Amino acid sequence: MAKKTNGSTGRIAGSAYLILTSLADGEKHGYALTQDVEQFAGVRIAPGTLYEALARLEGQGLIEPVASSDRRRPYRLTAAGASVLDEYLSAQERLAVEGRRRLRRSWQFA
Amino acid sequence: MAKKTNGSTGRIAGSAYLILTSLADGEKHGYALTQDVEQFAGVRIAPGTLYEALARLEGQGLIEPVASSDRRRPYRLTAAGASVLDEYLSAQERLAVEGRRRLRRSWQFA
DNA sequence: CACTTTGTATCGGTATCCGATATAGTCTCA
DNA sequence: TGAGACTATATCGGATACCGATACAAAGTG
Repeated sequence: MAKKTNGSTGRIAGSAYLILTSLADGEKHGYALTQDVEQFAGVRIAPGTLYEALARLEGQGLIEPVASSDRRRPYRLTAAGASVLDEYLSAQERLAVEGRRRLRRSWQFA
Repeated sequence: MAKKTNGSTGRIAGSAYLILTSLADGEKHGYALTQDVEQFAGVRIAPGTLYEALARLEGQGLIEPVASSDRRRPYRLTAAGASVLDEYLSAQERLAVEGRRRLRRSWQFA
């Protein structure tokens, strides 16, 4: 898998939304989450980014911790989180359509 | 129009890509560009963000300045810029599809 | 028992973005 | 004609998000 950092122009969606997308599938702990994100998005979320983002998202009520016996700290998406993700996806879809339209019109892109 | 700042969770696509999308339509100067972005994305790019992003994008060869008589400083998208935008849109499209799939499966979202 | 993987956490530095502020030309209309 | 709004670029200080390195430790693998 290509080592694609989030830096420079390589910012794809903001780690927060990648995390929400990952958790939309079901609860996961941080480490499993980064692997999932690397799978479906091809992006490596650095540990610093990860745990800061998790704390932020929990503080915003978009995700919530799930009880665990071992050292893992799993999280699940809340209804509010799902709703925020939904709206974000809608915005991205509109943006992508508009971008495609413009690229086609002036640049003959597929 | 709703005042939607780019801050907190409101980060939509990264100003850079909004600018590239705006210029995909044709050359524009900075101010016109922010208006266009507000139109099609509903996002206000702050002046600080704008001119820094323009300088960055020009340094990366993704946009280039166009000659002008008045005080306006118009830019146009380069072929490299169009290509970067194209790849970005592809990534966003894939991500949106996957997000939708997950939201439907576990959250009965449309 | 050494080595790798799994797993969470923090730290310093950098990139990006924000809003305020500055400056000035142009347009409207009373 | 001149006050106010709009157009237009630019810079600055501060906030936030992200990065990579580092630390620590449990668990699996040879």
